[in-house]
Amino acid sequence: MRIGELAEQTGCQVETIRYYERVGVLPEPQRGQNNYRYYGELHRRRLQFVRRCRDLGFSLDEVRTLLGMIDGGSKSCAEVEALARGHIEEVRAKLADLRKMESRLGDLVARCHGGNTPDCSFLEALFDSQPRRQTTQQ
Amino acid sequence: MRIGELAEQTGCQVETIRYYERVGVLPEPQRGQNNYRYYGELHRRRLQFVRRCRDLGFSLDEVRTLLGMIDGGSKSCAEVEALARGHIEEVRAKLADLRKMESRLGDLVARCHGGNTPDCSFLEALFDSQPRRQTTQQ
DNA sequence: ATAGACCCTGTAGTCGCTACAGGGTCAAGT
DNA sequence: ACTTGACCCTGTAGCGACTACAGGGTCTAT
Repeated sequence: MRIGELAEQTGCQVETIRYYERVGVLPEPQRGQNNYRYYGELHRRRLQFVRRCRDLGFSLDEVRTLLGMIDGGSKSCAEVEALARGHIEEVRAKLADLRKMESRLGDLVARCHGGNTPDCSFLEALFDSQPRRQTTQQ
Repeated sequence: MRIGELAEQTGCQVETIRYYERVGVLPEPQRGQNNYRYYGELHRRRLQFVRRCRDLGFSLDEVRTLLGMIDGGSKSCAEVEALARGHIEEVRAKLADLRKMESRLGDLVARCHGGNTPDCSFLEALFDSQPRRQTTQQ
């Protein structure tokens, strides 16, 4: 199949497929006399693997490592598991960061009185380092 | 104060400060005869505001908008609140994505038997589109 | 013969920094 | 007076993972 069909089947953009080839996560396919790329089932499976890894948040570098394990024959479960567990830790760290953001943002927005007044406690809270100021203390 | 001191006081790198100036979230400071940048309190407060916004996940574009509201006098609470609420929605969407990732990753890693065997159900699950295969059905 | 859909390469843009290279300035010490 | 070292300057290129062209070639149908 040509690149357009592969793109359609995998939900990936044509440019992305060419990009993946360039950075070495997809092998170079056969070319026709017209210089078009022609792909087979193996390419489709591999691209889908890459997409799934990406959806799980793995970096292309990690994907390359996973593919290397597969191709190199050394796809020992233990190695893969270690990589995956490391990745889960990163995801959890990001989750923790985002949760903090969300709660802080929630606090700040809760202060909004919603009016059209020219002062805004949201902005003030971000400007002043110490939460209570002179005017507040009075 | 010079850029190095400002950097130290705000926990921001020198290059980042110059970058913020270039992209228009920090105003150009006065220059000395030596062409050094010299900053005052207002700069420090503004930079700190930018940093806090960034820590809350606002993009530099959103920060520019917030600063525009402040400077333009139209810092009506309602506008700011709308921007902030929109941002919270983005954060929540990212949180939902990451939670899905985490749970999916957890499921996949749970299948790992931890051994050093050359087959790995983690990888197989990512390769095969349909969760149950011939071998599994038997 | 031509229109339109597809394909090709190569390059530049995105975001938010970060990291140089290659130079200037300034204060302290010798 | 000279040197050392810390600081400052500009300008450019790099990161990751794409995305978006420009400027061309190819194929199929009419």
